[in-house]
Amino acid sequence: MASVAVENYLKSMWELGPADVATQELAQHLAVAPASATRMLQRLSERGLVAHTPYRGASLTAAGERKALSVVRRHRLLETFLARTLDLGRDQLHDEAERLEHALSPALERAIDDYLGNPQRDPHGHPIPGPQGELPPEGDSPLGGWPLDRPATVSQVPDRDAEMLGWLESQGLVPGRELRLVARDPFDGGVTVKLDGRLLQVAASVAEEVRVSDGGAA
Amino acid sequence: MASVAVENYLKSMWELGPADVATQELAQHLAVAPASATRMLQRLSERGLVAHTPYRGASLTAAGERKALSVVRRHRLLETFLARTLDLGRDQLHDEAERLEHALSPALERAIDDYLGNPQRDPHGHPIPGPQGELPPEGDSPLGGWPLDRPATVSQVPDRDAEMLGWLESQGLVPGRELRLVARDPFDGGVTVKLDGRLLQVAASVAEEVRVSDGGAA
DNA sequence: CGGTAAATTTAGCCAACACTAAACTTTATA
DNA sequence: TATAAAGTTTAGTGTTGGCTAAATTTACCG
Repeated sequence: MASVAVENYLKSMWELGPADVATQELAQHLAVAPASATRMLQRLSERGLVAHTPYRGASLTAAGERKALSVVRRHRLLETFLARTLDLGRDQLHDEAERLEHALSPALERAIDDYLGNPQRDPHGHPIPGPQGELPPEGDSPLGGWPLDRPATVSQVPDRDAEMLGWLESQGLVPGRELRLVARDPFDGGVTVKLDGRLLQVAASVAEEVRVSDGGAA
Repeated sequence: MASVAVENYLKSMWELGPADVATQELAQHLAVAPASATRMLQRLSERGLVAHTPYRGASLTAAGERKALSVVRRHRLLETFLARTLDLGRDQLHDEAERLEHALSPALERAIDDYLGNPQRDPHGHPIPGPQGELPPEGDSPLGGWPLDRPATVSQVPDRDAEMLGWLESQGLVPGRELRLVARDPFDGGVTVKLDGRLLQVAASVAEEVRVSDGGAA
């Protein structure tokens, strides 16, 4: 029913939400002109998928969020499926899933979910929404904000930035890896972590995107 | 580069070719109005992908055929991949591949091809074009035209008609199965075949779509 | 508080693709 | 061979979704 463009707008809204999203932010995220985003927000508003207050921003309605989560679910199932079957690098998964997610029928979505054994997390550690959009509670927090010296397990890494992801991968900073924070730069929020007995300097921008949780697992 | 619509037109042209395809036939195959097909043929003609003689029909140029074969390759690789990993019914494969084929990147196409070990045939027995569009020689013929009593092996079954495919499947008439023609209806071309010691009546329309070859395999 | 910069929206345009109705070819038939 | 039927193309429309340029609103700063 929803076009590729509509699905992408909804997904971006969800990723940037849940607070009101500025037109410009949305436009930038989708690499379109702000005017294009405004027009789409108006259309989505008519269809009851977003609440748009002119000059103020927009947010997803319940109906819009449901559709957005359906896209996210397909995306993350596809990433997991591709990672399981073909072994693509974690950094290729995102782009491929980005294209395929809009062409996944409900039947195939179910078949993939069954094949994978109803996974809760994708290869980046992101939670996979259930068939009705249910999201498991998170319980993790950004690496940048973690207390010093408290053991942590990497639970999530970003998926959009292939370059950052490649670096994380090469440093062994992947979901499941255990580490400890040994120092924090008081100015820019960068941190130094110890993993595998090795010290590693992590830039602030990276430390914000990587999420960790206590000891065992996510 | 090519839109979903363009890819579908080219694929249909290839499936209906290689002789000149009538506008109406093309339109019917794609479930669009004849006028829509005319407009698209004009656009494709401008782009050098088809040769269109007004009121006479159109055929693929070499460039058009290359692109069409690329779509066919992606379609058949996807069918094979889905059949191998998830086990969907042979009759679901076509529709799913139909949607996904337009979203398959060259990198993923290659990854799937490697994973499958560079297969030559899809689950329906159709040959899979190579990366440059090379098609292996066929060497099989319609079941309807096969001589009586000569042992044959099913090499190809149709993929578009889910109903017919379901019936074929239920009767064990699948690629690889061996059979013999025991009778031919002189009027409509229907045939009776013997497979697994069982006699089976095959309608003319079906006998035209199923292809067979000599003894061993395709 | 006024004025300007930044953000947003409106206006107007374009391309792709679909449609129907009308015009025009080609083909077949009387 | 004239004429009707069948097939094809042209003409005119609509929707989606992108763009730029201009107008408008909001926010901030002196």
